[in-house]
Amino acid sequence: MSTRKKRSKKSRSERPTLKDLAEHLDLSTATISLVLNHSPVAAAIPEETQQRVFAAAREFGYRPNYIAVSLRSRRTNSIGVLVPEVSDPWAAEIVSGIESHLLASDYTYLLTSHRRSTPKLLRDDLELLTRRAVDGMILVATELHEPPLLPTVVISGHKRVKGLSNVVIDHDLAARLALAHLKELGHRRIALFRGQPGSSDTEDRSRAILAAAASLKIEIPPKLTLQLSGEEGDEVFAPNAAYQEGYAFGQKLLGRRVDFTALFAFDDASAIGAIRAFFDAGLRVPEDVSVIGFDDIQIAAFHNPRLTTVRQPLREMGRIAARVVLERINGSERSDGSFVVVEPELIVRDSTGPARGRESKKDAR
Amino acid sequence: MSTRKKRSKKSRSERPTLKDLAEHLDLSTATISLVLNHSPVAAAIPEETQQRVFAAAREFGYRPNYIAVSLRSRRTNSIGVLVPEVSDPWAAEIVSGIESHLLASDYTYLLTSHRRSTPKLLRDDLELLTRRAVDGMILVATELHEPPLLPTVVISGHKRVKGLSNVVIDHDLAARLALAHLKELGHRRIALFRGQPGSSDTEDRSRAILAAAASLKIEIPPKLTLQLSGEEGDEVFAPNAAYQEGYAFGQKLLGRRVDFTALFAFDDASAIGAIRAFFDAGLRVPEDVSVIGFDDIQIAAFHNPRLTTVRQPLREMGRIAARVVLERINGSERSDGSFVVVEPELIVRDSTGPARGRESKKDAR
DNA sequence: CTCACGTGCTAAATCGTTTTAGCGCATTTC
DNA sequence: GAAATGCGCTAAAACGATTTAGCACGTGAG
Repeated sequence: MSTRKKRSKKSRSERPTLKDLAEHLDLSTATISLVLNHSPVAAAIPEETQQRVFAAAREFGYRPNYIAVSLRSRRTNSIGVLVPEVSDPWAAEIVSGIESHLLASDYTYLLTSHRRSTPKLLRDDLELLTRRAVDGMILVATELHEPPLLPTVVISGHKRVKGLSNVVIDHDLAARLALAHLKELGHRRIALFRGQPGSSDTEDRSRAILAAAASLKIEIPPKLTLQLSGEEGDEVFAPNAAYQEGYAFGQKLLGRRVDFTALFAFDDASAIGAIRAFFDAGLRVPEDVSVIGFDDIQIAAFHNPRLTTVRQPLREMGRIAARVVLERINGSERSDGSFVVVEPELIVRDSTGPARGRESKKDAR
Repeated sequence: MSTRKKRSKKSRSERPTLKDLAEHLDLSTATISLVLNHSPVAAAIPEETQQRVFAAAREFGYRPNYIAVSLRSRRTNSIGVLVPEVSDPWAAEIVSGIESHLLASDYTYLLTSHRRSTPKLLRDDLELLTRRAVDGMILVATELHEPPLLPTVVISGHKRVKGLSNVVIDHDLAARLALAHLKELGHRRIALFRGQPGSSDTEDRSRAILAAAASLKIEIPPKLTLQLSGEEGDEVFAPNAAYQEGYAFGQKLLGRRVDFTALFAFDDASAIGAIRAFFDAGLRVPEDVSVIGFDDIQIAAFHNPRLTTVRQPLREMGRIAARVVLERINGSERSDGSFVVVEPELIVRDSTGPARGRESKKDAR
């Protein structure tokens, strides 16, 4: 019985509290807290006492209770992160970037996926994070229509909303890079996948692409423009359906029986799905159809054919968003409502090639 | 000035507290808390008062402060989730499964990646989560060597540690399925990628595969067995290096100049990387080499060639782990130290085919 | 008339910190 | 000798909820 460790009263393996230390050292909790936090007030406390405090804290393995600290300080050192779907490789890379910056800054994050649900459910997600008392939020490819209550950064949003910081790619440059590349290869009639209606990149990117096409005199006819999952129109977003969707729309595109020599997909996932659909229809990529993606997710360099794509620095964008949201939380108010624009980069690999001679595509099988 | 909303004192948009409600209703905070939480004690409180309380709560948009509740109740309704790397598609699918169950149960989760760091740093990760006062933990492919302090579930661990629940695949069945398939196709000399030394699946899976090979009379010679990143030996884990590693080891395998007709990769990512290495060396898959993966991550069905693989129900495993950890937290103590074994499934696609005739591989280019 | 019980609440402790105001004593300053 | 200053600390009030013990009043029973 008496062979028990010290602190006989609370025999269970509960972590020691300030009060425990205080009793043991015969000091008040105030003193200990002051010393441990290196408060300026503690300057008046003699070195010897301070050492006693530190020694006891070490001996007892004292760790301040995070919840109590949060209650007092009204900060949780946590950020809410909302993505369309965690298992989407595109989102996962952004999250990885967010994570690396946050953890290095002693913040944690709560992750939730809205699965591209209705605006109403989106509000529930925000509400959830707010209730959990996050200090700020990062929204990935998610539109917000009113000013946020907390410091918030949107990655790949496009609406200018008051009080919202943004991290976006330069869509105009991206469009020009991709289309100039295709034009140089001789492509003139190009099919286009627009993004899902719920995805906030959709509008900006499409607009930029059509503008660039016009200025480069490249045709992107409406009959060759498909809106991913827009036309089927149901709201349920099966997790990880990105490739599947590209596949379905690749088939749909072929079904239109309108000639094209290249496809500018909305992202790498839909590009890869479409390539599979083309293969299954007996078409070769890039010999019969060139395909260019967007994002440069990890698989792009290993797919077969290796995917030509417009690279977004996803991890970097995540890191930037994390940095900005922390800046806003910690008072450098300047970044309010700012736009950080990152540069895309054209990565030419094997899924694009010279346009085949005219009129040989239909039933190349 | 007087046109301000009600609650004139705290003019800022702070959320109302119980005290605010109490003042407004001229009741004590105790009463309101009792009513709002449908405490049995509140049975004595007349219907009319209760209605007043509910009405006021609704009108003020009252939400209990999560931090305060947590401090009092000593629960945070949050789970710590530790994965090797968020952006690994394999981990991301598991996380997606975990998430769907947790959010549906009104729990949130803190996600951290250990990036396959040293055991020492792993302790830091656990320490971080513990400090953040999670109610339980889910460890993905991460070995724990001592009994955990909190309810903990490991996915794809293999050590039997007291107090730890486990969700694992039936490795023996998995090995038999894969090797029987290869044998049927005529493969007799098979190369093998073992997992990274830090990955807890490595040992069990290798053992199962060698056992199955022996019983099926298939040769897996040491010269054809490579341990991913084990031999290079550095500890730093570049985010998302999974494909890259498969590529490097695919090259390494070819460099050994030992004949083989099939590769059993450690996972789909390393399979895809190796396929690319084979292509780059002028080999065709499956005509020259068959490749079988493990996991069935989303890309597997869309890769070219479509990947034959041993499917793990990743999302399901995540959901199970979440369910088990919540059960343990909420007192159904039975699941302590349990093993949940899930079944693998062989998915035959296009990356495996009949073994080519003997002695034609070397420099098939 | 006294006691018991039911009704409708509330006071106060508690969770574990942080932080401000200030106490009691000793020493220095003029 | 009085006033000021410095030293080394602490009391106590927050932060915002939950929960136990019990108060005050009214009614009915014996």
